[in-house]
Amino acid sequence: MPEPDAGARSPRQPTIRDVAERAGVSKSLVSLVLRDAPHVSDARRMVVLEAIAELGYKPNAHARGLSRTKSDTIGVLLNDLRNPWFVDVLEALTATLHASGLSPVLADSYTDQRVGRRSVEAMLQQGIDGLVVVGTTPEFDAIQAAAEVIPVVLAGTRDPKLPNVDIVVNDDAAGAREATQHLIDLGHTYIAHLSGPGEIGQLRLAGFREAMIDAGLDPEEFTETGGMSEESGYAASRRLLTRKKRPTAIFAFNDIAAIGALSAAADQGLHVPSDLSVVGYDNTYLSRIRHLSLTSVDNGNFAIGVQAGRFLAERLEAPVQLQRIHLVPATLEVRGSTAAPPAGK
Amino acid sequence: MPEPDAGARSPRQPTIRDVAERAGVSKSLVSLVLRDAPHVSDARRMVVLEAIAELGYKPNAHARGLSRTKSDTIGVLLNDLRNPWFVDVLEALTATLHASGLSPVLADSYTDQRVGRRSVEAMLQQGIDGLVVVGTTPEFDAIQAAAEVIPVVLAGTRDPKLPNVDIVVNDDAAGAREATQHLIDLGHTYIAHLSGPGEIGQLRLAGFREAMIDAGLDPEEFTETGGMSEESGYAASRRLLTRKKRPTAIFAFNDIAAIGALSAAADQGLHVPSDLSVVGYDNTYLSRIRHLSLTSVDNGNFAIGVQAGRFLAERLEAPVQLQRIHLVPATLEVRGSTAAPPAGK
DNA sequence: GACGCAATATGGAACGGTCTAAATTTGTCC
DNA sequence: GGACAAATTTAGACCGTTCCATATTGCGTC
Repeated sequence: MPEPDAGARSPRQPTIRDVAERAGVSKSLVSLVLRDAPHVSDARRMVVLEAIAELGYKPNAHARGLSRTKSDTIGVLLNDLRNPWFVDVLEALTATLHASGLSPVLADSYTDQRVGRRSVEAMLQQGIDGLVVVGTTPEFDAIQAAAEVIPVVLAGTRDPKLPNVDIVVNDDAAGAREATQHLIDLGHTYIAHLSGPGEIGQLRLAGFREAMIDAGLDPEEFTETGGMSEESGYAASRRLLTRKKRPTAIFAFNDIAAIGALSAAADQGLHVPSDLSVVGYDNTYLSRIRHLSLTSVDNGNFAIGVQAGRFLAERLEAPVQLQRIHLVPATLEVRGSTAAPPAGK
Repeated sequence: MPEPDAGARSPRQPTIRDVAERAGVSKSLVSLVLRDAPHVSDARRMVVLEAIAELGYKPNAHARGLSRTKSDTIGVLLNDLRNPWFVDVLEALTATLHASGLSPVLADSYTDQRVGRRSVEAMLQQGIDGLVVVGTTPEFDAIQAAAEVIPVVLAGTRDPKLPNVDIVVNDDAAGAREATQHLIDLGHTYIAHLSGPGEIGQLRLAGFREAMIDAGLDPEEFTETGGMSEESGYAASRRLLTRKKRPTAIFAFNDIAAIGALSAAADQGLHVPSDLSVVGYDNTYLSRIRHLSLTSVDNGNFAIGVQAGRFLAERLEAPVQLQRIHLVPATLEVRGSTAAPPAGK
């Protein structure tokens, strides 16, 4: 006995049963059509599809998620939304997942943490079939816990080192080497590096060292501990540029830090690139801003996203696998912030 | 009869029934404890909580979502992840929602569209209780459809004009007026405006006009149609700056376009701010980059996020309400890109 | 025309919670 | 000490799908 609707309440979403009734078939058949299973006659399929359209039926994800084991849903843990780096990765990842019939579910770990929300846990409860971690994250424990239940892939970070978690990163050592070599080739000999955190930071530092040593230069003299922020890049550069013997080039951990270096240079009245060359890393759209025009190492974000999606799809097929590490080549994007050192230096 | 586990398969997540059995109570009681309902004796509650901890029980969101009408989940439709504008809004929004016991579910409309995924629809199927649209979006139809079923709030956009959808924006006209007035106060008389799209663009243009007319200046002379991208800001500025009579100040639709203006100025050998003043809008972290140091209108993103969260929470309480529009005050953030016009101009 | 097999279609039991109504326990008052 | 009300606890229906086991149908054969 239907009650009179109070106000403008919508009369409840149609369910699979409504569709079945309308089409004059069983709900099982409707279900089969929805999942476009084989063994359904074209005639019936037609009728059902029509009923679906007429009723405006939309499947209920919860119900589906409850009875199926899988949800075809992949959690994507984003970290610093302020770092534009992840956008390309996300785009490629989304496309790749979509091609495998998977839907990404986004979570912003940084913001969530600030409000005390456990993003990974929430996603797990929601029944994600897999997890992609994009960028450095602090939630090691949660990720480890997740990895025991579902496939996990790390994109652009190497850090929670876990036995059965795939890693997709760019070749940080090679990228750093190339950036440093570029400066060396320009004629620089006083080359500084603003190092960054984590294993990624170590690798970039290693690449820098390698190139310097190969060129017979001292890699230690101008290495400063930087960070991931503009602020820290600024501070570190300031320290470097106020020394009596100062570098003619700075290779920063990432674009943001490099931008801090640009500011520090401006403060000291140094012109980029004639007085000081600056190289960043990540090739974010920041580096492409004409006014900054930052030479930067492109870490192949798009390729990273694609491969991360592939790894995940593969793991969903065959869960038990050893850890795999995929290195995406890094390429240097030369822009206006690098040039030969000032004469006489 | 439990089968021997093939491989390292986890033995199925414990359910509410397992907890009940372990605690020696009914599953209903467990459910009550989970929702910390009143009328549960402390003794029982204790026992249940213990069992939950011992078993490592995690509630299944699908099952819950299926039987409850509400999901306490709010869809957040983000648009251009490349525009850092939305980050602050998201942060405030997340915090506010969280305080009301609601969880945000993120979707990236831009990326989703590129891969042909219907973000709003997906969220609806997932059972969101409400939707917040952050920033301009193209999915008008989908939003309209959503608004017929659940509360919808627009943050930072006015565009799908719908009868029962709340809007939270900054006072664009006032902000534009203030920015323009700042330039007038500095002594500029040749002031250009790079206008932007949508109603927001119209309002900022209107504010600009108002201030100009009040000051007895011609608002039309240097108004160019810009856009939301660096590219379009660059192009429009270039057109302006290559005229024989050129402006001494540019007020751009947003920070990104303003950065394009900076580049155009550099191309023409104009120094900012001594030859040309530039003002942006949005006060994104880009404007704060020392190297850019862009004077910009702060549109109170945080406040926008907070109010959007409130509106939504209110609508969840009392669904039938007329549309409300909340204006957040805009404040000018003066930085290094504005100064008095060159003497003799 | 009956028979057997494949191709289709259907009933009904899960899935893991919530929630209502009813049962049970506890407590209070005379 | 018993009646009655209040406070707890519980049984069991139900939410909308999936999917397994069982019908039912359609056809080619003999």
